[in-house]
Amino acid sequence: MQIAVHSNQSDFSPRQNAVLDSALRLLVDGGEKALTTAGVARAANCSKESLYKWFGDRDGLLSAMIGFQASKVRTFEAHAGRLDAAKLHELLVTFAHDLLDVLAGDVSLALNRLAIGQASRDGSKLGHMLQERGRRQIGKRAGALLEAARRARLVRFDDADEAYGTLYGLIVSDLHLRMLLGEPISEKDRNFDRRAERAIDAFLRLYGTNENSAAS
Amino acid sequence: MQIAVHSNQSDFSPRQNAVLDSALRLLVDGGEKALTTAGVARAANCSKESLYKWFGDRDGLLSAMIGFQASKVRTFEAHAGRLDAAKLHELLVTFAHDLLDVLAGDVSLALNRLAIGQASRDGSKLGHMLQERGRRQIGKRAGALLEAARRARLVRFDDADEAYGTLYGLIVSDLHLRMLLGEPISEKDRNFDRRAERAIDAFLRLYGTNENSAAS
DNA sequence: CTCAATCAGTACCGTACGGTACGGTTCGTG
DNA sequence: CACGAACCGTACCGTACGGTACTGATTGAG
Repeated sequence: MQIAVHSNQSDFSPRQNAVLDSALRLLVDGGEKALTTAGVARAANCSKESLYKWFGDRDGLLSAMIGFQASKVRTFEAHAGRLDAAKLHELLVTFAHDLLDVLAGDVSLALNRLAIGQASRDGSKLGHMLQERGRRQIGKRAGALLEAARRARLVRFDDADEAYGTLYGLIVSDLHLRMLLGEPISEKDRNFDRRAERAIDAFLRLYGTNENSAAS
Repeated sequence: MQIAVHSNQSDFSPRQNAVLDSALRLLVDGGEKALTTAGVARAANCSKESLYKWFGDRDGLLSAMIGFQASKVRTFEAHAGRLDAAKLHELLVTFAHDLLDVLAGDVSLALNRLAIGQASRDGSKLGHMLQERGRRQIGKRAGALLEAARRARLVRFDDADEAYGTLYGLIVSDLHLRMLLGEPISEKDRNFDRRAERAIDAFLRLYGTNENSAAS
């Protein structure tokens, strides 16, 4: 794994970041219902008045939480060296594993639940933010990798977005939704190593140009 | 398409079903926030007292709404006749299209949002119900079809659940989540015919035994 | 007709939350 | 020290919601 590049520095003071951290913790533990302004103030040892001064209102706090969390998710540099089939396979598996780790994270699940819960009333502002700062970033990483693989004649596709969509579906399937619904996830589904391997094998069988890269 | 088999008769009187219909309408239009007991009573021309007598409390109403909606979703009989490659392809495409239609439905999206929003506090009772009555039913249909295809030597797989997971991922990818988040869906993504075709082609390339069934 | 049951409509209660105002404390600066 | 800004803790206000109680109208059985 490479080092974080886009530090995505958050727009808030350290004190405010600490408050946002407490708020995220509260959200993860108790869901949206537990995320009251009084609760955040108590958990963060700050006053409600400061909350409103810093974040405007409750929605501003929610937006700030998403922005803050996004600033902590590291985005990775595309591989720089020469790509061969084995290296591509390895990078794709790493990507798949990272993606699953992110989606399965406590905070990610809580924020997605929050944004989905508000999707009907706020014009999807939070959902849009989550998509833009979350999936889009990780999608750019995958897109760059796929594009490099295509230039190296290791994969073939017409539409990069469609190829990425297939890759995403093979990796995640309905696991993300099941986790969002709170379903208990079986041990087998929790085995991200195997899941990533299977998904990438299938993806390369579909899009790979070098058949031996798909050793079933 | 075949005719509904499991009528899944709802456990409520016609009057109560009408109330549940109003409640669903309210939920679809305004999200969970708009689904107040007073609002339901007003929309359905019934009294709050009756609501509480019939459904116990607000959670009971939510559960009843999910059960009521599930009772309206038709589940289909597995194909009875002899399967060949072309027929399998057709049935799979139909399945994919039906799945996408269900997931993209107003009521389905609203109920999924509701269950996800409550996943943190109610021990996923609603989410579990949704999974059990929704995905599980449609999954059984796909499972039966895949099993029949395997017996006919048209596809090969070890783990039926895994094969279904792959099929689901290829069909849906992250479209469901994007819809739940309220993202505007592009015209291309809304083209379920093409999407279903592509997914089934890919699935048969991965699992099919007869290579000519995958005419790219 | 009479009685009992059901239900719509409404008023009501307790509570919890978003948002605001205020007193007291800390801390940096001249 | 003196002053002021930032801020914590808390009290407060208006509102909205879940849930309950009451009243009057309708209906169906004996």
